[in-house]
Amino acid sequence: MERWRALGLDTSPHADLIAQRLSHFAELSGREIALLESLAQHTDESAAGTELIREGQSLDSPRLMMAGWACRYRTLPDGRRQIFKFILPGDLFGFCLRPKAVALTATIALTPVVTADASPLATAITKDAASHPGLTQACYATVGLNEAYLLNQLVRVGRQTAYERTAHFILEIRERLSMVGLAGEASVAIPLTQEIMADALGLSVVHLNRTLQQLRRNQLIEFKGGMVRLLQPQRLAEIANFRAPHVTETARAAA
Amino acid sequence: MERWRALGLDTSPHADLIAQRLSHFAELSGREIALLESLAQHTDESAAGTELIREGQSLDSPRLMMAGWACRYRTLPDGRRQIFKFILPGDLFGFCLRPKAVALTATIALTPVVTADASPLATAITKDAASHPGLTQACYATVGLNEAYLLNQLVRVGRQTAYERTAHFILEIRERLSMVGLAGEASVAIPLTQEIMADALGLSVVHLNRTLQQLRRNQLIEFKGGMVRLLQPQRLAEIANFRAPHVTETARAAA
DNA sequence: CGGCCTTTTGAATGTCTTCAAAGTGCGTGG
DNA sequence: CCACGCACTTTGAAGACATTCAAAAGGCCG
Repeated sequence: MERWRALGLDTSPHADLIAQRLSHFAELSGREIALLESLAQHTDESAAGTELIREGQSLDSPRLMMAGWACRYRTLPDGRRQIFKFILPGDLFGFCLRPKAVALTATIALTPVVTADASPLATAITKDAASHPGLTQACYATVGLNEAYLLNQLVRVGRQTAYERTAHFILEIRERLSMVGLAGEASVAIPLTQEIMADALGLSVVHLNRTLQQLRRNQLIEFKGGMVRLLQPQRLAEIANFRAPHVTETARAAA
Repeated sequence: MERWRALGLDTSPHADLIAQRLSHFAELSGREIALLESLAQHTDESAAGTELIREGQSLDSPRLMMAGWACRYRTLPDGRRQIFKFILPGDLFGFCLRPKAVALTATIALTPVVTADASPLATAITKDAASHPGLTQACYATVGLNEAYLLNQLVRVGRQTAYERTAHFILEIRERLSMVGLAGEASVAIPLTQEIMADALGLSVVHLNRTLQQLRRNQLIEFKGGMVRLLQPQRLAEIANFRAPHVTETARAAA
């Protein structure tokens, strides 16, 4: 479980990840950026496997993922698990603008994580949206984008083959991480065991393993030790029917 | 396509469906209920197959489903289709509280439908929430519940067998319709072809057909001409791992 | 070096899909 | 009123896709 550090997935928090991400959706003022960076002052570290949010827990303390990966998931009584969403560096989680909301799923850390208290951000856009127009717009766009990712997930799992699914998943992670500068055009660090990926993709570990091998054999990706290299991103996108989601009328870039 | 009327799925709009549904989530004042019922004054009818919302369309005219069924879906280039959600009588759709949002999916009518303009409701809770506390709370709860249904859908499709999936689906529809008085304890009208259900459940029509037969053979359901009778609801819920979602701390009843 | 987690492999099995065709029910038009 | 057409459901058979079980190989840490 301690291979992550070696991957360049250092746990050193980068205070500007969220500013970088939100800038894709709205122009942020200097004060807004300062607010985002100030969140880094109150951080917590948690070990891999820590339950960050319990199912049913009241969503009153929104957090920002500063470093590491987490996921939202549900488990059936017999142990089958479905992962709904991965929470990446720069992502908000437990962040719900509705009052009195309750967590619909549990959230656990998949790697060691550093998280920050995001309630100043929540307060800014709920109590004083007028003076934070950029943050407000960007956070709303984020909510929309999250819904779009969930729908993508459903299409993958419901209607795509293992091969397409896996390709699509890698592309989506690459896209999301590149929004915070953590992925290049053609390579991503994905610090997940194949078991975890399988639980997200609705596949068995064994079959996911074989599917990855097939993608490798077809010269589409390299995948060693958590580093994925996309050898033919364009081809991969065709196979996966991958397309960048459009969330608002004016989003500056939804990709 | 004109079998629906025979099913008791008459297209006569019932102005109180949404009031009935929202009452499950908050106490509504007389004025709030009046507002809801006044929505029925501006209705439109659309034939089955009509595209009610185009993907990418600006979400500026929220609507209320008064009668009939619709769905949100996406199609892959080769024709495979995934249905994300069914829109039932009493449901809001195209209803997004974020400004400048855009439809992430298309919405089409599956039966003849009657819809009403819901913008007075949207205005009430965005411009003047303070005087509509019940509506506001209930609509927020609705948004949460919709997310919960989407997550259920993902679990079904990602981790459940065809048999479990189908059982779970029927129970969920029964639950949702019973909130608007359109389903009894042990029976529901589901005006969908098996092809449509299959597209929601991520199955082929043929396999769904066989799965339904298996549920019948096992004395769990009867299913003739769109009417589903649950012979052993309790047993069915066990098979499907069905449980009613909990959306807010104080929801009066999420089932 | 030894232990544990993760990845990989093989083989058998099961689930689900596909293709093709027959059966059924309902509305329309003759 | 019956016959026909069309959409939907049902059936059979073959094959593809994915899972399961079991075990071996690889990598990392103490």
